Amino acid sequence: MNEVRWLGKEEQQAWRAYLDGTRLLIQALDRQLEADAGVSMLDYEVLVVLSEAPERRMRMRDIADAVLSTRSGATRAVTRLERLGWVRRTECADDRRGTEAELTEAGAAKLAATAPGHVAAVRTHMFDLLTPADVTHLRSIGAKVRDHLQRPAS
Amino acid sequence: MNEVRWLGKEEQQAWRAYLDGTRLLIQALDRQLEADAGVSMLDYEVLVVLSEAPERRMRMRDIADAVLSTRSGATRAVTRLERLGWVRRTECADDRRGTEAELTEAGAAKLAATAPGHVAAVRTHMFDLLTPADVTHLRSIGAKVRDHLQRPAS
DNA sequence: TGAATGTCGTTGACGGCGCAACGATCTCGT
DNA sequence: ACGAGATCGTTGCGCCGTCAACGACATTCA
Repeated sequence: MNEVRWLGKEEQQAWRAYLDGTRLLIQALDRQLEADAGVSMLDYEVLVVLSEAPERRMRMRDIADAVLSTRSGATRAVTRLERLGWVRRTECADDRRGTEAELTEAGAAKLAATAPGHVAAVRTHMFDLLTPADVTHLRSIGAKVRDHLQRPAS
Repeated sequence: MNEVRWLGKEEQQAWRAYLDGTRLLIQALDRQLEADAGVSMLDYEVLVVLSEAPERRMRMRDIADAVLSTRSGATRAVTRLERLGWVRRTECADDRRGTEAELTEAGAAKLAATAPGHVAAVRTHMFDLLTPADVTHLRSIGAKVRDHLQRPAS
């Protein structure tokens, strides 16, 4: 009906640079984690959010929300981590449908051993390239996109 | 060895905002493409790079590089698009190992029909939220990360 | 020329992830 | 109290992508 508002040249270049940079970055981090720790990025993030949770335990639903995944994604990630011994499943006290996942001692140790390498990779491939002003802008831009999309009022 | 240089608070916030925003954005665009056109984001990008190529044809290897995927990824994407009739395979004249993929008329039409919706989604979820200064910064940041990672000197 | 090495595109095996459906359980209105 | 509907976590299914190996062909170098 109304005509298409195509992207301008500046916007096209920004879009390509952002897409390509992001893809390369995620790939690099994923490989680093896989090689050094044998876990995927999602698995690693599950460990992180669990380590930051009170009593290092969380309901499956909250895990899924925290890592922006689905419930089935959380189920499979926790299953993998449980098989490795980093995480333990527990029944929920107040909701008999519920399941909680708890970070084990071995899981905490694994995370402590893995985090430095991951942080180093994030620095090498991202923050070491950016000025403090870049970091501020990145946060602002990311927050705008995230906040817009987190409300279903698309 | 040497101690870990953890991320500062500003950097952590920027990292989370960037990661979460990016993930939500990619998910939204992927769903939009899947719903409106029945193609994945990779398939769509293959159509785009083919449409921009001379004579709308490219070697498999160049397609893989252009969309930052692997050769097998390109093979499977082109196979899907060929099955749909948007793309046609041809033998390479000067290299008998080679295969070229060529955008068909139907593929060009499909792309023309799909692009407006995709561009609109990119606008809605990204550029409409950003100031012109944001766009400039985004391009600069993305380019830094991309250029750093595209040379294997990591 | 001929052999070693590299590159091209494809394929099989494998794993990750989302969707939809499921049984179990909770919640709410009447 | 009780039935309708929502929500919980799991699982079967299918798609998508990478990795490793392959045969075909190119290139290089003695």
